[in-house]
Amino acid sequence: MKSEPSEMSIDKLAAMPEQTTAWDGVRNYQARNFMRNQMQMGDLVFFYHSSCPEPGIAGIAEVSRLAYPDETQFDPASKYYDPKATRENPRWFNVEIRLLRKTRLLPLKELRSYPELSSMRILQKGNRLSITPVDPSEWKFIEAKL
DNA sequence: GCCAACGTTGGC
DNA sequence: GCCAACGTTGGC
Repeated sequence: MKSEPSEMSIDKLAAMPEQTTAWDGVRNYQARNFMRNQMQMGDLVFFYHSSCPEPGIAGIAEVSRLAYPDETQFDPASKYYDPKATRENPRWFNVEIRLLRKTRLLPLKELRSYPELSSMRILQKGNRLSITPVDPSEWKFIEAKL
């Protein structure tokens, strides 16, 4: 799961109560569907820093709450407000994640250097999805490098 | 700041 | 349903 450190960094997450945060503000249907339809309690997550001087994996988290309607879509004051969403018919959902451990920063550049990871979704050209599934084999490989 | 690669919107 | 225009993402 990608996050801009200025929005939610690994250190900010570590400072949250229960080291937990709602993954709200996602406004992409594919990413929403991953959260709403696929993610289960306890699923493991690489926490990735994007759009920053050193993009890369910064920690490991887990899904601590199943997807539920994203509150920010109902809030006119929020930058994530969606006038087309209603409580009866919400459009956007979010899970919550809890930090398990901060890791060394594993830079994007290093991820790209491993042939074993060449088919990873996040490394494909033009990939902009903020949430992507990770193959178990890719997970094991990366975890061993952290 | 640039720009490639998408995703969304809306007129037709 | 098509597709041009526009907006966004995110690495560099």
